[in-house]
Amino acid sequence: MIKTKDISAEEKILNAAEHIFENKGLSGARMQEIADEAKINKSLLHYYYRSKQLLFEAVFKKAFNKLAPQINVVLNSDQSICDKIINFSNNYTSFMLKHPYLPNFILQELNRNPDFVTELISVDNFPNIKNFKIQIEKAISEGKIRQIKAEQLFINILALNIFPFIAAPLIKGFVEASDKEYKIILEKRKTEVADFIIKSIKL
Amino acid sequence: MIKTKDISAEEKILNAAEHIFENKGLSGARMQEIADEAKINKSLLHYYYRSKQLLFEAVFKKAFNKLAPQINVVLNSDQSICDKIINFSNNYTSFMLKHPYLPNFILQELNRNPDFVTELISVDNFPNIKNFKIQIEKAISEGKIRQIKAEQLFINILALNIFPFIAAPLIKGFVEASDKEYKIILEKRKTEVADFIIKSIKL
DNA sequence: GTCTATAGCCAGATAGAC
DNA sequence: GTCTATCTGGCTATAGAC
Repeated sequence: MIKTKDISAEEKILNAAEHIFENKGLSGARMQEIADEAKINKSLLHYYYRSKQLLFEAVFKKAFNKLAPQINVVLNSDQSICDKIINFSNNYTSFMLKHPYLPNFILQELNRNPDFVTELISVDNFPNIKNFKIQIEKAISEGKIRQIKAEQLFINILALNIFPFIAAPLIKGFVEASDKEYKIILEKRKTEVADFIIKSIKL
Repeated sequence: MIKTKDISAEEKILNAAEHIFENKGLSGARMQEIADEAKINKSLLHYYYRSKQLLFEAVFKKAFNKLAPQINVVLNSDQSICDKIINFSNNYTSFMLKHPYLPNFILQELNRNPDFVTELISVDNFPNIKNFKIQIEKAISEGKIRQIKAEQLFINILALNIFPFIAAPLIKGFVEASDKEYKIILEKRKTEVADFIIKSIKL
């Protein structure tokens, strides 16, 4: 039996806070607004999370823990390079269509407070390029792909997949696309991006 | 005779506001902080710009007017496709190394308030993909580049060039690069990115 | 144009009853 | 655990002297 109405107050708060913080950021969010969204009394926010800052950190960590596994597919799974590129481009776009504000939220707050990264690095599963680098260097020496630095390829993979979500409002303006048309463009990118990358690195 | 000390109060305010807003966003910025940075009395901010909102809009428009010409090099100059890609990748990165917070600032505030784009579109020189689309379709039919949608190529060009700046703190963590090392990676991208794109679209 | 002083508001946080 | 009421501080904005 699934009791959706039985989620705890603590959880309701976290979900509401997620929504509000992702849209408005730390400084733009209001505790009252989060309470309203969670349909809960404002003082309960403080009862469960002590302060706005701590509530925010809980939200941020939860968001980051959603994103990290996606990145780790590229960096730490045992698929071939091509499969990684194909799967990541497909899966990440699907994932993002469900959580469009997530990358923007994370990048925004990290830019505001870069020391946050230092804390994150110590956490388990923080994505690290080491294994990917070994894989790329091996593929190059075996003549599977052209010469390219692992860091540059990795940045390219992230950029091509993530940027269209972060820059959505601006790109929509440039290409004169409605929300619906832009969504179609994003859908096409599920295969388009992998194709674009592979065409560039194959020999 | 250049009198750098002679810039008006109005200008001093705008420069300071630019700095603070780009770092902290609209809601995170404090009028007092801007006044301190401009070394000017806080009430002068209101004297010259009436309200925080209007000061912010002045800053935002100034920032956008710095960025738009860069984009228009890709969309509306009469260079060849290859030259556009090569020059943009080179120039944009140079430009961004001087204004690293600019794209993040613009995208952040547009995501918070997407209606802002509607206002911007009516302004002169708002980048539009129309001419670029014609150029790409011509190049394809002439057999100069492979089949690709202009929108997708355009998004890719922007993504590869802009994303590394927006996501700097995160990528630095993933690839374990210091500020200095990351700057070297970005410098290399001036040629690396154009190369990556051209390899993908050439026949 | 530039300053000081302060109005007026609103947000985060807490006290304390139930 | 949940509520109401309230404190406290900080912020935008303005009034008014110079």
